Amino acid sequence: MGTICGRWNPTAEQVKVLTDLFRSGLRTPTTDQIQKISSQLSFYGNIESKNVFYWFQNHKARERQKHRRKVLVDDPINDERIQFCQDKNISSNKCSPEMISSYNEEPDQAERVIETLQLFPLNSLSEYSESEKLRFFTEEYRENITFSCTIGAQMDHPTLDLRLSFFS
Amino acid sequence: MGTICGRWNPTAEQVKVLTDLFRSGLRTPTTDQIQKISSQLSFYGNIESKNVFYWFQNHKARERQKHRRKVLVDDPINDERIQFCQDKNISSNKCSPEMISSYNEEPDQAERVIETLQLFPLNSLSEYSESEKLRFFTEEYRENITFSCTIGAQMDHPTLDLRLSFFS
DNA sequence: AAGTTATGAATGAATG
DNA sequence: CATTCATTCATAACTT
Repeated sequence: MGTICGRWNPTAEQVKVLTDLFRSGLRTPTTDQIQKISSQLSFYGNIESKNVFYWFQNHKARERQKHRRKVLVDDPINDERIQFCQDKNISSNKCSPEMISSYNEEPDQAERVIETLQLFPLNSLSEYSESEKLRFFTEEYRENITFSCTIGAQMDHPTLDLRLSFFS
Repeated sequence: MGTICGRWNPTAEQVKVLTDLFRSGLRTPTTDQIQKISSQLSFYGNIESKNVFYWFQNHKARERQKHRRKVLVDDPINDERIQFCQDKNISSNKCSPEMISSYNEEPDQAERVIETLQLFPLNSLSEYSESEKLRFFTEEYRENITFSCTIGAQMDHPTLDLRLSFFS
């Protein structure tokens, strides 16, 4: 990792902690939380509070985007489409099973979980057994936060004429 | 389920339609436009909404990139302005409007072009009422989220506007 | 088969 | 919170 500090490049550990926090239900951390998170994550590398702020903003927004864009590809013309693709060139359809499985991102139904956790899950420390870190986490973040999160979203797939969008 | 490849590889027909849409002036389709485009293009092959989204993002960005480099070479007068943008690390929004418009290779009116594109073989002529559009719009945001948060520890500080503290 | 290019995908950083 | 822009990473496709 070069010292090209044009923009923040989170380390794997930082991403892991942030992701854990997000998965735990944290969405819009307060200034106070942001500073604490940033302070702790600075152990793993350079980081500023605004990075944490932006990270949550982006992650939340993109989860919503993904949700909104989640689609379909499950329509009646699907079979016909496949036939069509095979008739044409489509050497591009070299799909490997592992690739398919790798596309399974977060199970969306897992968002319905009700979870109790600490602000900093202990498994974030799995690779770092330094007593100092442990003390940090256990002391500074003793406040137990219980998130009960139920997300229900509706997806829809209307087949609309594109022109409607153009004229509006 | 449809086969999902490691990475979307658009068919020639898909690229043609996307390019035509781009050339007709479409730059940043809205979410519902993306949905419709993706839905239509699924006739030609596997495709997801995010593919359409990324395609337009990339195509626009790379056209701009190309043009910016060109301007940088061909028109030394603009060097100062571009240099200014890069020095201040600000987006091109901050620059003069004529500069932004000069980024577009396509004539300006192309952005507002209203055109009936007979690009799709099927279902292209289905009409939808305004009420259906409205229903779709409202459903799109019918994201029922129940979020119950219990914080064991008490907040010490009032919640401040993060942006104010970060960017001052 | 290695190296290069084109481009899909991702994400940090904004702006309003 | 939405949307957008910029850079960058990753890799399919192409070139040699």
